[in-house]
Amino acid sequence: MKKKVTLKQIARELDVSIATVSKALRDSKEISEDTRDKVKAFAKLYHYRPNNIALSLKNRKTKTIGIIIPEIVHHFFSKVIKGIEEVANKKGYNVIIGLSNESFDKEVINMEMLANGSIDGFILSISKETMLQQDYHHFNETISQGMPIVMFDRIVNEIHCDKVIVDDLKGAKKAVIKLIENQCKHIAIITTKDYVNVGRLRTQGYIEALNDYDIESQSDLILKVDDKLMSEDYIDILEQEIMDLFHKNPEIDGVFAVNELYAITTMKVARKLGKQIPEQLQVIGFTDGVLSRHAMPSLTTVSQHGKKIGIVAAELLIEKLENEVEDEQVSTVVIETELIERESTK
Amino acid sequence: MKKKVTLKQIARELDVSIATVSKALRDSKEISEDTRDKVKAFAKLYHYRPNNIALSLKNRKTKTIGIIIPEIVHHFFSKVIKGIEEVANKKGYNVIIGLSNESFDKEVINMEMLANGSIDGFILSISKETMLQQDYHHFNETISQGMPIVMFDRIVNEIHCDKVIVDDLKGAKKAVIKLIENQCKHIAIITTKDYVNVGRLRTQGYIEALNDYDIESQSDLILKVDDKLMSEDYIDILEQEIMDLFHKNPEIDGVFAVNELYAITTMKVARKLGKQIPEQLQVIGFTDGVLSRHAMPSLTTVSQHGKKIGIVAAELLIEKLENEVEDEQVSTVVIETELIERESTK
DNA sequence: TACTAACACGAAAACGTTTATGTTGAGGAT
DNA sequence: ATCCTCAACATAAACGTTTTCGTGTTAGTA
Repeated sequence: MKKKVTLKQIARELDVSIATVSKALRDSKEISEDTRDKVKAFAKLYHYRPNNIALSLKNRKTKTIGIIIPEIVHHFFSKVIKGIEEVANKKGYNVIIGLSNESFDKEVINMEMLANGSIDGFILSISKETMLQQDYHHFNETISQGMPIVMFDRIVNEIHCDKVIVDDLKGAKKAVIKLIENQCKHIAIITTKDYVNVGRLRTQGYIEALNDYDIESQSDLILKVDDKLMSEDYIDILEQEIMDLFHKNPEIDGVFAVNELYAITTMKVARKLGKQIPEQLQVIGFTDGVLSRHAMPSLTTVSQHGKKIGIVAAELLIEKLENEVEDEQVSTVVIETELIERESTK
Repeated sequence: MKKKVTLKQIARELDVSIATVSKALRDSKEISEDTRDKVKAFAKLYHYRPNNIALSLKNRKTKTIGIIIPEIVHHFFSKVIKGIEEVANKKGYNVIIGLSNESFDKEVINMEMLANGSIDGFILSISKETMLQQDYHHFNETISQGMPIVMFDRIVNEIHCDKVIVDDLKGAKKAVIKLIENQCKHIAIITTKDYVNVGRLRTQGYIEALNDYDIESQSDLILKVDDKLMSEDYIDILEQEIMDLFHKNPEIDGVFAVNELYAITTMKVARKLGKQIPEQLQVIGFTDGVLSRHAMPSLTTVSQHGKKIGIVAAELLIEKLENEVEDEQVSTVVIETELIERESTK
């Protein structure tokens, strides 16, 4: 087991100083061609690679991006990571991941763990608990220490940082308009409680779309599911609630669901009730994941372009990192959604 | 913007030496209670946190684990990551991720990038291209430099390192036996080309199960899909191949697919052909992802326990890291699969 | 001959820690 | 008065780099 070779060892072997070795390897013209070649040959032979940690310490930058997300087993988030990773890698950055598991405490701990020199900046999406508690001190502290943050998807407006979001409202509106134009007369929405930002915005888009077409929104067509309890029989409860919705409102002929799972479950319930999709019931979901693509019938959905979000977020962050401009300027980029039509609509 | 405070600054402010500050914070009894309190108060006030990079350099360990996987937008891999992260976090480790995108070159580059001091050890699953090229020099080099590696799922036996695998053969066998005992008389398998380890093993399990029940395996019931081309119309091609399989062998009444996607696609084709599931055709997949759970009908599947794999892998690695025992002992842990019965079988 | 310039290299500082090894002064023992 | 001990702190080395600032040698110039 040959340990990693360092400048010092090379220097000792070749009987020159550490400085000379370093300069030779970096092609400094201060060093004679002779010595340069000798050093390089030796370095190559022993697979010398500069120690990253030492470099980080010296340069006061780690070339590493920290990502904090609530959950990784999740199509949208992993798409975002993929986007981030792609950009980061291209620019010579590494990506280090912390999971909050939707917990405030874990979010804080993870951020503190990474903020102590391990990374140059954060890309993150806020946990539900944090949204609920509205305690944002950890973000402000990080920023005030000069470490840039880029928030995506689940953001909080009060924080002064770059943001990348989806046009949730507009996306939802597009979906509902599609249903309206497809002759749906009684459109329901399956959404989350209002404290979830995206749920609220999408619900708003739903209402606006109806209003635009002079349809009055009925509160009994709006099902707000509590997604706090992520219990085992969560799906069963969800299914039951949707079942109730249909029983109470048998006239429903269109459903807009604010995520894939709600949409799929809606289709499952519809099938149990013997409703044909899309003939008797049309369904549109949000988030274009595997479920939508491979469901039967495949699901018409509002795609969020997760990877694009990751790409933009990474670009924003790296831009901030590389140009040490003291501009406290922040920007919010909105990634347009796209309606992907499949078999669950006419 | 107040920059991060260091020992040096505290020392200067309090007019003591850096060493005194360091010792005071670490509760060294060498320092008078008086000074200790003063230092601690000051440190607390200014949110002093030791710089991770400096510590890493000093201790020659980073408390960070490197993960290299072929793809992150993938249920199985993200489950594994979740498991790793859980253990790592509990033991004070961070997790840094590199994606190979199934490419040999990216795998090598990523490993080199991380091996230069950024991490203490690797947990990885090999890219398809690497399996194909059978060039494993980067693994051997890493190991010979004293950096431990734990491989999971897609492993290569020649490498001397800890491994965590799934009992692919046995899992497949269990599935096929289930089909046999459910009275299927003509069982097909949809698998990958043989160079994919797991595909080969699962195929072998299929054959062994049949043999155990004195059924001769027919080559025309074994569909080996080429999954190299990940093109846009990949799914269409897959669908066509499965369609052909059914056309040529209309007697098929059971299908074992080596992954979720193949299984779902099989069900889609079956539906197009008007076959009732599970009455006329029973289907079992491998890998318990969202697709299996939420498909209609939901899919009976062989669960790989991805998270468990991650947990075990992380435990093995950290064990190696913390106990600097020079035991070149390596172990291979097999995680048992589990057959999860759902609606696609009787 | 004396001065200068170019060349090729070394010494040292710096990044932020921890820790082994001094150093100093006070107090107690002889 | 001398020696020793101990408390309480400082110094310095080390981790592995990069880079600034010397410094000695050689060759060229006036």
